[in-house]
Amino acid sequence: MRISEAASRSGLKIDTIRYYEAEGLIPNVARGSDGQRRFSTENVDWLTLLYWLRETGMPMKVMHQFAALYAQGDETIPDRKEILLNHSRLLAKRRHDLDRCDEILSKKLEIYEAYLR
Amino acid sequence: MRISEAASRSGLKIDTIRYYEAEGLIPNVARGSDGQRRFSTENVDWLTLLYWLRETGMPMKVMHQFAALYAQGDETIPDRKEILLNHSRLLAKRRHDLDRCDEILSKKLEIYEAYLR
DNA sequence: TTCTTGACCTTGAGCTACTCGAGGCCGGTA
DNA sequence: TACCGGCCTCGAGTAGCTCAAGGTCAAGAA
Repeated sequence: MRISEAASRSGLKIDTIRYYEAEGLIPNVARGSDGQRRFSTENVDWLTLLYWLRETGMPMKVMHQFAALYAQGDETIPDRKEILLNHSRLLAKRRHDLDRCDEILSKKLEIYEAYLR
Repeated sequence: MRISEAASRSGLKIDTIRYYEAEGLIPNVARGSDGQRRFSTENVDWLTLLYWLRETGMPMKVMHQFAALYAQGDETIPDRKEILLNHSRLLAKRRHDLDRCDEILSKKLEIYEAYLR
């Protein structure tokens, strides 16, 4: 498929996909005889994973490491597993932050209510 | 108190506080006779709120609106309430994103496990 | 008293991770 | 044949900090 479909399936924007490719985060993007990118379903699965990792706060440095491991093949799976487990810890921290912010918001909203009453 | 204490209490970095002040996000920051900033507890409460809003993804544009309303005084409380309620909706969306990412991670980790077994 | 240290100051440059605009190619349609 | 939409590259622009350079000042050590 072409880039626009890859974008709508993965969640990434077209520009971001091109940027990621230029950064070396996406291995093996084929080109048609017209010079346009063609994305395999494996490409799209990878992009989707990148989208969610980034969206939930994985730093670009780690994305680069992760992509480099992915490009090296299956023998790097233990390392990649480690990265995903770390990210999962980050998710827990983010969830905690959301809870904390929720608390602060409700306190603030209570104060507003008291004022408005 | 001085900037370093305001930083450690609010969560913001020193540089970020100065940047926010320059941007007009922090009203009424006093200065001592030495020219250094002095933060009141109200200042610090405000900074703490800004920290959490930003940390959980409120865009700077909205922060600017929110700060402008705050600077205008109590009659803007209904507007500020609206902004905080909107943000609270954003938090829900983020939480949903975290859940989705968790799902994807566990699927991925399962695949890794299957490979490693 | 002089020296050093540390916290603060301003200004301006640099950085990250995109995001957008300009200008161009190509295949399909009216 | 003229246009249109989707793709391309390259380079500049943006958001939100972040840091480096160079300076002031107060307090404590030598």
